Amino acid sequence: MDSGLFPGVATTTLDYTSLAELPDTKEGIEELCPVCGDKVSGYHYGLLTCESCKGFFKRTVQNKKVYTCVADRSCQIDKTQRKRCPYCRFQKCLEVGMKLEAVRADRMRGGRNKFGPMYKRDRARKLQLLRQRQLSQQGILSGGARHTSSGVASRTPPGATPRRHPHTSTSRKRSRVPSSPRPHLRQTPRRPPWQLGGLVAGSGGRGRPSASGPVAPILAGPDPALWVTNAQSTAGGVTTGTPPTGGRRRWRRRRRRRGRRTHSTPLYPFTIIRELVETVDDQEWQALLFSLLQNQTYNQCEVDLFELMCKVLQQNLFAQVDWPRNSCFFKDLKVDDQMKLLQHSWSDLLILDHLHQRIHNRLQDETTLPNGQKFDLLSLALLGTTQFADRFHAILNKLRDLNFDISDFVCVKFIILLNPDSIADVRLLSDRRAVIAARPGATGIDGIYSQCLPRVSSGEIQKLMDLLPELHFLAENGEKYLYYKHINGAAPTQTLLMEMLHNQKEIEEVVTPCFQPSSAPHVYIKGGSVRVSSHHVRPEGGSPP
DNA sequence: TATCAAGGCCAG
DNA sequence: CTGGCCTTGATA
Repeated sequence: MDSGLFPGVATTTLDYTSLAELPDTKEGIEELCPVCGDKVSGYHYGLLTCESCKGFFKRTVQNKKVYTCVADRSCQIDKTQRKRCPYCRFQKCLEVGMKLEAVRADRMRGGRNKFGPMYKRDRARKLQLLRQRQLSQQGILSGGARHTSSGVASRTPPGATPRRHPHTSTSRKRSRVPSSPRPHLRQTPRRPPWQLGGLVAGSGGRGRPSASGPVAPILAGPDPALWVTNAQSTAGGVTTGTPPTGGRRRWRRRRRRRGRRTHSTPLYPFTIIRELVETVDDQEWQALLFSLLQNQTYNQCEVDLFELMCKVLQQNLFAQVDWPRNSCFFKDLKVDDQMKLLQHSWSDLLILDHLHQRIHNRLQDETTLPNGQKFDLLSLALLGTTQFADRFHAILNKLRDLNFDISDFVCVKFIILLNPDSIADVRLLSDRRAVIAARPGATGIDGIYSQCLPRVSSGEIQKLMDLLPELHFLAENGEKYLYYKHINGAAPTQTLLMEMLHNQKEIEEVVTPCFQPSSAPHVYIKGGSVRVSSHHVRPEGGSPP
């Protein structure tokens, strides 16, 4: 297994480009167990696995088995070697996302558990992605598609940590065509790391099979049903419309012309915000967080809390990336521009998520792990540092005073993602015009709010906006801290998190002092490379959680 | 009523 | 202990 955020991930790989060549059976794709690569027999304990790993996982949990690894806890687990090291096998089961809570304490047989809907959504998503891939393939064959990449069946199990291990499409046995899946937030926020490369290195991606990844869903336009003018929405009647024959682009042009004549503002009414608000799945956010904390510490005396924090951040980051990429304002943009905007805003967005969880879902400062260790959620919110906890709380209190609600949260997310400063800052946007046009209410932040949340006064908006630089300060410090840990070898490498950090640093030209606790080495960026001053003293502030 | 993900069984 | 097959029973 690998160490780091994707332990064990590189054990088996599949060439996903070959999926299209597989016969289009009922489900189209043969599935492989994410633990050992054997044939999948169905959903078991949270994800598609083979019969043997299902049995192994059940026995281990039911009988409370404690294994030890005679090697260095990094044994390769595949079909032929899975019996050799139960310790590593079980770790891998947890890492891919098998759920302890699906093993019944009362051993009751039959029936269904709470994961049923999750399995259904997962199937639906995989089927949808498969369809998109097929459509895209047809487009390629007819020479009609600009982007050759597509939504290949996801390899993300329905509740698992991201893995480079292949995990494709639907089970052989399942054929039911489910109702349309939720179009927004994915059941699992994680993206398999072929998008990791894709995200930061361009749509071509690197290093993974079929690195192009599922771009089709991103390239697809917003649901036409959401297209509605402001006048219509404010009048109370929501008139949906599909682009007339001639294509969406022409339709938009027509809309714009009409808009100029009638002075009606273009789209993005609060109905869309409402739609977006519905995509916020806080229960899932916290469920994923605590599930990861539990999985990572089950059966462990003591874990490296910083490493664990990186894993959580990684998971949050996948969610963070997934959310806008499936949202109406964002998904029309060029993939490269999506990446750049996300690179520019990911840390702010992560902290914003925590502020939101604090305010609306009572996330605590700290939690106790199953093994008794304390995990510092406040430090997690600050990307690892504890230095500026007071400033975090100050923002928190101000937001509370402003009655910051979930609609505000969604708006602020987009403001951070698409705000004019970001757009000005983010260099090399390939289609800056499109990015600007994608901004809800191209007239600026007031525009976003006046269109989306007309109840909010401009004074309140200003107060809210005044908090963003402070939020950015925390984000910047968090990034610097993580980067400092990274270059000192403390943070896992080869992760989306670290790629984000690297890419962010690479576009910084200015010599920027990095995380500098009072006695830490001075880390800074110059000309795209990392420099560290010679005095090496352990930092005082910013201790890991 | 069919489905399918739980738990159980037992030969190897 | 493993893993293929069987039984069970809530849900769609």
